[in-house]
Amino acid sequence: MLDIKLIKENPQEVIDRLLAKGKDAKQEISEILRLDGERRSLILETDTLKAEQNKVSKQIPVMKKAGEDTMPVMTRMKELADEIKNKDIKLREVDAAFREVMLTLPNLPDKDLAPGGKENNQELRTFGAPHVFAFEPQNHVDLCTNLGLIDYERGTKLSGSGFWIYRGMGARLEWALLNYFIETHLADGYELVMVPHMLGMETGYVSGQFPKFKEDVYWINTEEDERSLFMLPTAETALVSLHMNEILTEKELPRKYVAYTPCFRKEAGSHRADERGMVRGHQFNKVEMVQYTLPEKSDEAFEELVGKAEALVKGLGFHFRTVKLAAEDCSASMARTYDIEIHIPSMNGYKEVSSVSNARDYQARRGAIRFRREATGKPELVHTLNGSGLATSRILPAIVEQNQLKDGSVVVPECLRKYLGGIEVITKDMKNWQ
RNA sequence: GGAGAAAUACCCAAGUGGUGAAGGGGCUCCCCUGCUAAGGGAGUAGGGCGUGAAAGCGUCGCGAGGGUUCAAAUCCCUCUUUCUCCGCCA
Repeated sequence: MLDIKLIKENPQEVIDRLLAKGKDAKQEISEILRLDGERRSLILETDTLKAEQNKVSKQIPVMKKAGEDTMPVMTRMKELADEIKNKDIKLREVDAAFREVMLTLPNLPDKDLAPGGKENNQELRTFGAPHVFAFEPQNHVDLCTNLGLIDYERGTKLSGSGFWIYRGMGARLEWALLNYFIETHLADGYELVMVPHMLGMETGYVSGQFPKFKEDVYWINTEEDERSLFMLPTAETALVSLHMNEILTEKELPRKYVAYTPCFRKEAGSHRADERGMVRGHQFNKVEMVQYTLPEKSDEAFEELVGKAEALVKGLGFHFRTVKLAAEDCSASMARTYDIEIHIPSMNGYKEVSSVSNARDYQARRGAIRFRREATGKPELVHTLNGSGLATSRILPAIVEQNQLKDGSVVVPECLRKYLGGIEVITKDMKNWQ
């Protein structure tokens, strides 16, 4: 959510900056200003009436004690009560409408971002070079099937398209990745958190996925009276909501969290021919990093998160590039995002394995996540940041494709071997199912 | 899933319709004392919103949301959480 003060003081700046993000918010802004004005005048009116009500209310017992006639006062009080009730109803409506529009506005992009979409993304740095094969490389779907790492057919049998099953060495490799990531984060001082995989509605609003992506998650309860829960689309949703409606102390910032969860997404209509296999499914595994920081420290934290994600990919020995997203390519909640992309030979291109973002105070304002500034004693909004560290389901295809040998076996990245009992190469003989 | 009890500030806790939400502990400051302990005194209800240049003023806050009433911590309804008991269960 954006700061209403900024919108009031400088609506044109807000409109201009949102335009860089591809959002023409002229209409919303004028609607917000109108509703805000209406809201404030209603508050002023009701508060004035309530002040009178309170004042008179205190006199009533005094008058009664003195044996005075309270009838005339009572009549006035009844009027006041009715008037307050009506105005309160109106106020509630206006307030709800105001909030609704506010919630739909995306975050302002940082000023240094290139405007426009993907085509303006800027490559910041690369590491290593694309893998060159002395033979015709296979794609990860064939490799995983032949090696018995992934059971696509039975995944579909169990749950339909967009689901797969990790089996044998595949499951162990995926598990090894999770171990490698989590151990690294622990060494960096992050707290490991295991969160519920089903979340309440509010969490989606705090992280900014709702109202826009309400249709893109899986809902558990759809009946009106039941509290609706949804399957989390990313652990960010849970971790960012962890401290909603809290006032943290300045000392406990920054808070650094990491969580592993499966992520559930409908991904309706987004399947493409070049995204076979495990690149886009309805369920995938991800380790997510989240930080809560002081506002003045969030840039620093952002660089830390980017550095951590890069280090993980480096550790696996991959060629990757780090890309600074143009304003329009950043998601709605985020002020800035860097993607880390690795090369997947069969897709003849780069695929995102980590996306690191700074939401600044956008999510904090939606979730009333604050800290008490020691110097002033006043609460202020924190900054929230998140980054994948990393999405394992995208990494496994990259490993098998980049590390494949001519005979279709796959070399295990060195940093994972200790989790796999020292196995260095995954071969066909290790397949233990048909 | 069923029955009962509870939720008031940092902690404990009083408060069953009416003028500032008691009291205690803790904490902060001050006094006394050569120092410590003890003692004495004062302060300690946050946060949101509105208004204002500011000081301030107003309003809403007793788990949350509704309602009854001129007036609600107090009465009614719904929900959440915690505890006790029962049932079911990996």
